[in-house]
Amino acid sequence: MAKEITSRQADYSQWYNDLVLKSGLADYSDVRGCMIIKPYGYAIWEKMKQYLDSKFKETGHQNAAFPLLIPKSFFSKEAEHVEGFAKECAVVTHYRLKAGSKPNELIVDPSAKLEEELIIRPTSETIIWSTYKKWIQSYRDLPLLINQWANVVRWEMRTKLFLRTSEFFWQEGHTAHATRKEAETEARLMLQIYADFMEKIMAVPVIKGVKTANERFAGAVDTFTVESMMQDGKALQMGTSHFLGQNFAKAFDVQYLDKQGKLNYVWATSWGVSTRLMGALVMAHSDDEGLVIPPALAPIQVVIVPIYRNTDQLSEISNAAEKIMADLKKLEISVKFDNDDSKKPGWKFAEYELKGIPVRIAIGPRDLANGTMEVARRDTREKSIINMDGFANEIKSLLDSIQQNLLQKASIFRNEHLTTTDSFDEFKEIIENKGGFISAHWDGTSETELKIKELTKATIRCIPLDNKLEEGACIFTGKNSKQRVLFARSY
RNA sequence: CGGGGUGUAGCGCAGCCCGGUUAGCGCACCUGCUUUGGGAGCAGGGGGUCGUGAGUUCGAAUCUCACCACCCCGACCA
Repeated sequence: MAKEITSRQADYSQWYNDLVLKSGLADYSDVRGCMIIKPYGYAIWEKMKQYLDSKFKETGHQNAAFPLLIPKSFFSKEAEHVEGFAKECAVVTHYRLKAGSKPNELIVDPSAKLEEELIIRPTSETIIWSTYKKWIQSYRDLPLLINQWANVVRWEMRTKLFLRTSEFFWQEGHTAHATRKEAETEARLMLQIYADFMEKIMAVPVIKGVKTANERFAGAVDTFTVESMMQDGKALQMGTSHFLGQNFAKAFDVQYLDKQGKLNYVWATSWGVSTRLMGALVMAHSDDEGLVIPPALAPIQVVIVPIYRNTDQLSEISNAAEKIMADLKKLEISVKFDNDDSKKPGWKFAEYELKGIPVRIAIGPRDLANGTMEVARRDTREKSIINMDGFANEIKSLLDSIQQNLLQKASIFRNEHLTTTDSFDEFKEIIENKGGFISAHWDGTSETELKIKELTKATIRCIPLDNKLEEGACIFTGKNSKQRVLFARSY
């Protein structure tokens, strides 16, 4: 065995690390808290980007690029925003190095101190709103719908591959609108685009909701979220969409003239998903054998492994494989033929399972003689022999059913890990042993939420958008409550 | 920022307690032959500032001190 993976049961956290490293998604870098996304991981991220980018454009957004460096003073303009991010900002103070006194020593040139320090963006609201002030004068300039794909830096004390790194990649949408209603609609629309993407493409079921004041984005009026459940019973916030009200418009004095010639502050949203989605993808579907990548995101959907004794057999199999590849490509299925002679079939089987390739086709002399191929699906690890005639449509529908099965499996798991309770003792017991979401009444105060967090490490993940109103008593204080909210321990 | 751990070949580790030939092992790599339906076998081969810096000593991977880096676990966050 060349690559051992810790089992989920033995150590879930170690399993995750092993998987990310050994499947070739990513690696640690020489910079503390920063990761290297390797080609295989980046290929999956590119597929995520491709889908989301097309949806952003379909809904009228345009991409642009804003600076990595932001003047420090910009941050102090919005009070809550600065408070939220001040603790984790990387700061550029100088612009030049020079030779030190020792050989090969470089020191920061003290004479090159910046008049105003620059912050490496932890998010771009401030630089974008200082720009929007110049772009927006009239109602004719609205709505302004901009997105950027970028990297940001948040100086994290504790990091984990993909889920929390000091530098990460994401997209951030920033929009400006004439009315409150239009901005709220935008925030909800983008949340829905995220939710669709996560369920249809990532095969991860999500709960859409709104954050409580404690969990809200610094500077937002409302933060909408999509929350998912990982295999260890911890929740993961997969994306957020913020209704910013007029907070940034007022902080940066962005006003427009309406049809009546009256000046108004604009209404804003921002929304983002990050490479954290990669972590969610790994933790939602994968098993002790390796990754399980849904076909819609798999850079390679089908791999063909030849089984042969000599070069004559290999060339016969190669001919068959060429035809198979051509047929699959006609159906827009991505396929790789692995004719690497230095690796044996068994090695390849294990390797492609580790990488989570959805479907594996093996062809050997027996198959050539019988006109068949062996097809193995990664999600269930089932193997079957199918006929070469008309196989392509079978593979196509197999990929579809793998995609569906992954969503279904994850949905069943999520539903099984969503418990309703009215007893705080039971609440604690569930959080401690079973994990998952807990649906419970809450009196609506931050004090209660923080107290519950202190006692159980569980936080309110969201108030579901489709929540039905229901009279009840707060699980902790017994005070009146009009609806249940979702608690969980989270990443 | 606290607690723990690790640093020896590309990767994973042993050696260290109790200092002493040329620093080992597995995987990977190179060459050759045999193999190939679930991580092949044999033979030969290449590859090392033992994290860094001081110190103790005739002699340090090994003992002492300092420093650095990374990982894991907690508090804070997407």
